[in-house]
Amino acid sequence: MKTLSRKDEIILVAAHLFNEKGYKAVSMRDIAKAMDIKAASLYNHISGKQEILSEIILKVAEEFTVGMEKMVSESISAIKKVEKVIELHIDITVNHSEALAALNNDWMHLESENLKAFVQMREDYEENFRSIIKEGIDNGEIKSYHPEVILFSILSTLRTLYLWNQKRGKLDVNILKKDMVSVLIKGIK
Amino acid sequence: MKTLSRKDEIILVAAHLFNEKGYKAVSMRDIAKAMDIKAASLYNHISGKQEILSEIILKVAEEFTVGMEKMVSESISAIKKVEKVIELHIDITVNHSEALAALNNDWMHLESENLKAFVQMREDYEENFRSIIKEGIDNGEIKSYHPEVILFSILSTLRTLYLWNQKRGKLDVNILKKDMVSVLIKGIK
DNA sequence: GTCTATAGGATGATAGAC
DNA sequence: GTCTATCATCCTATAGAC
Repeated sequence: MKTLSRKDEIILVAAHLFNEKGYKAVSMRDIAKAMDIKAASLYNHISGKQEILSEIILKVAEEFTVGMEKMVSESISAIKKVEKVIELHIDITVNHSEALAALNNDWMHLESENLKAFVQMREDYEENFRSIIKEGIDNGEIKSYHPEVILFSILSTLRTLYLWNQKRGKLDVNILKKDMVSVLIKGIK
Repeated sequence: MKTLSRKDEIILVAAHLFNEKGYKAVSMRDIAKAMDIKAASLYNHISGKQEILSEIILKVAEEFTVGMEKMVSESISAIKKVEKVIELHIDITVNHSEALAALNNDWMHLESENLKAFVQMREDYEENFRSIIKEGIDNGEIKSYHPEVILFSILSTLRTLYLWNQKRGKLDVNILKKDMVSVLIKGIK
């Protein structure tokens, strides 16, 4: 049972509020009020609003990057890799649902170096996933539709999983993984 | 060739800016500057920022509602209805790409009656789609996975289609429809 | 670590001249 | 239909007391 630092507490509360209204619609006063302190007190723990946003977004972005890089080097089939990508998204969604709202909707409010780092990570991630799909098509594991359509279709489902997770409440992770993998890979017909 | 009213012009310019930075990050001064006038002049054509947002969002929301209601009464198979839902989303995405960004990301900034109307339309839409999927499962057209997983998987892909459309530029609508229908219905394996 | 006070600027919106 | 001028409020962030 670890104790949260004051900074971590701020980030947690902020992520919750950003999830509800978006980064720009949440003021430092809102965050402070939710912690029962005054806005000025926040600055004793963080440098500013921007730092809060970048901590929220870049922390999860790195989890995706690490998870993906661990996977690409494994010697398993392309379909198996796709399954692992799906599971990676489900695991991160269950643990960081609110941070994913900021990552999806507020990344454009990151500034300079933070923005650059995020965009780079997202591009690398998509490129890795694209390679997996192309590899699968080349060796006949995956149907030869336009790879971009497959990439987009799966990724957009996984990226908005946090919305569904919030709406329906916590659901059994293992059942979700099984059905989601089936629907996305084998289709519904 | 119809001429845009000044109000329509404001809505078009605003939708473009909301698409880039989000409703809360765009000021009336930003919108005015993009039209080469002063912010105060906007109020001769619209009642305020809220009216701009509701015009953008509710107009497309109604297109979805009308399209869906036309469909549910048709006597065609459930799979055929799913195909038509996919085509409906693709058509609206191609024509109102920027408005869809606001609909997806800024609907929570709608106020009172506008917010109520939107939430109601979205709930009805999802419920109609859910019924189509359940009908398909019941009569054996659709595999019997959890209907909610199927609903979410297809809908989240369709709802974020505007992002992909913007990234890749205008693509041939008919090719997109064909491949998208295949991937979402028949799967990739 | 939290407070009060406040700087310095942006924001949505209105009044009234042209 | 657009302008200038302005109001009242909100915003992020800092200074300095306790």
